[in-house]
Amino acid sequence: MADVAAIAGVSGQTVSRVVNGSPRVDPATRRRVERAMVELDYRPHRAARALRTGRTDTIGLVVSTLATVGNSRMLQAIAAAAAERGFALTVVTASGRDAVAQGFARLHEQGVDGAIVLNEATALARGVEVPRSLALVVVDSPPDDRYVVVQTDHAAGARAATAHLLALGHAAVHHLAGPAGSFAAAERERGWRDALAAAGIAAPEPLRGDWSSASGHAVTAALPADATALFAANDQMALGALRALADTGRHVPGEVSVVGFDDVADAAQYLPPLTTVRQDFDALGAAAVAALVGAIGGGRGEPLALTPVLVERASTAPPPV
Amino acid sequence: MADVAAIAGVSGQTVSRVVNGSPRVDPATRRRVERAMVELDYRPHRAARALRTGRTDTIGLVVSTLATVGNSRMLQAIAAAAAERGFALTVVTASGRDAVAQGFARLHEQGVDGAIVLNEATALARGVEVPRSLALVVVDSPPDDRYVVVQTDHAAGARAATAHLLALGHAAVHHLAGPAGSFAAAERERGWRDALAAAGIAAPEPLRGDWSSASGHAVTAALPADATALFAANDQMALGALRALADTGRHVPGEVSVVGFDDVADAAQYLPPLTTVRQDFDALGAAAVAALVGAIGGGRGEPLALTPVLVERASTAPPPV
DNA sequence: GTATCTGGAGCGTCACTATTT
DNA sequence: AAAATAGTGACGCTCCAGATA
Repeated sequence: MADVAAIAGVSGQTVSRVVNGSPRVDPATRRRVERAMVELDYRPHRAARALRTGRTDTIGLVVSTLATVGNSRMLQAIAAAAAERGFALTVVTASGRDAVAQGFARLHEQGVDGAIVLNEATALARGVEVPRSLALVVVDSPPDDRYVVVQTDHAAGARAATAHLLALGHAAVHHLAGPAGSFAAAERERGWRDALAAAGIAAPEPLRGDWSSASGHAVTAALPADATALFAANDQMALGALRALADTGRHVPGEVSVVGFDDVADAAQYLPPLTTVRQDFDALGAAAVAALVGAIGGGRGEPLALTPVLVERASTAPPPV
Repeated sequence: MADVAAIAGVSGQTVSRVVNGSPRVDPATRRRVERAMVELDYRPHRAARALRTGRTDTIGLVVSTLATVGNSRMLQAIAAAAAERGFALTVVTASGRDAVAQGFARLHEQGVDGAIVLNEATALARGVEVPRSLALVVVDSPPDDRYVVVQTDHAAGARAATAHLLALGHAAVHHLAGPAGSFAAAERERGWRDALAAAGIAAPEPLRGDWSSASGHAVTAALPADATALFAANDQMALGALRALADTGRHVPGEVSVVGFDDVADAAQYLPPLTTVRQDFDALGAAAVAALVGAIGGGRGEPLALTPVLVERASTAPPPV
């Protein structure tokens, strides 16, 4: 910066003003400074700025795993949204117990201005201390006044999926649920139960996987032989379920209908192409970043719930007669 | 830090030594300082340290897209390896032309110590200026003395896949290649050609997708009706190919055998479960981080090529008689 | 002399105050 | 009087040289 100031014939202070877009700079001076910056390929030093201002223009992302396609998609959306707003994105994977707390510690130490947490609502609620100095947005969480929540309306999506199957004439809809600790899994299960209850149908015992396609395959072995409709809590488990049904010679959708959740890119290529509930990951990621930037700026941060949409493909049909 | 020093009754300098694990500290003093740190919940201020030392203990990752499962897996592996070594990880997605250069600029400005680049070899080679002050590791690239290369031996994997199909008795093996700009795609295509040449078989014109399952589906429509074996450059395109074959009523593996590449987690759940070439993403990510840390430390950084392994599942069989 | 510790300077930036036009 | 610019110090840390036991 000193070099730029010297070349432009101004003080470092004026360079700082130009860099930060202060209005109190003479246009001619500004041009001169800008030319000098280009000439020297000057880049502001973020660490120095951070030391001085206390802000790093960096946001952190805490994610349990990137093994699920949904989390990857969220990361992608958040990275894009953060870049657009001039924020760097630091990623911390927090797997295992106490990991969220560790992830926070790591981010806090690194001095991020705020953090977005994916899918860790349960762990958070269970006594992880939320650093007060850190702006926080949690994606998919029960409401909590310690942070802003941005989410998909999982229950609504699950109701839509279940209602679709019931409308096709299925007498019962089984559920392949997500893992016990997950808020999204709980909400999707709730929506399924609600839709069945609204139709006066008793909910059968749900199968329970861990989001992975392998778990979907393993667990679907326990699906009753007379089941005609299965709603899986995500697309990957639905993929495993499709294979399990093929293993036992049950045709989809002729004998069993299957619905997923997420509308992952590959879902349209499954055999058969999967009817599923589409989450708008890009909008969700953008909303999470927007809410976080708002919270960093001292505002409240806008909470949001996006309603997902059912996408009908070839894995659902009326039950066999 | 000043507070810690005051409580422990030492100078700030001594606190610094304790934090940085200097051996020249009396054990009793160290204990005293550590107690004070705990008491005050002291965290070193990374920005201040970075300003002073010129190092940020942060590495950057430049990735074109996280839409492919392979890239997501690499990110996951790199994040874990970086965390283990005490480095923060900043992710930049660089899509489109000039994006890699932009990504570098962004990372450089943010002051990362080094960067890992995924899948951008072609763009890099095409005149992106590599900042000299930045340690650099590129995953999957032709050799280049501007950076360290860590890679899978794609050609060897492709040879193994093709040889497997030939050994089953197929008279020809078609190829569903990756996009034109990709080094990995080119290497896999080369391995396929080499294996065919070694068997004295002329290579048919390859189909060409963009890594996505949708492209695999679209492009496989052009597969000749008499084809009995297809080697796809990644698992997701193989998934699309499986559906395209099902569309036209060709049984896999009875009429057509299909091999993929990557051994993504879902590949074992495809219909049928996919024979594929397994990349060890975790080892590759760990090697990339190790090489980068070496390069940051002033060393040369160890280049590496991992040989992938064929995993036989149910999508390959002898050709129909 | 060796082991341990202290004091002071300065990294690049920006908020504040002072000065000039 | 208002607009534009300059000078100064401090953010928290670590390096260097020197002091103390």
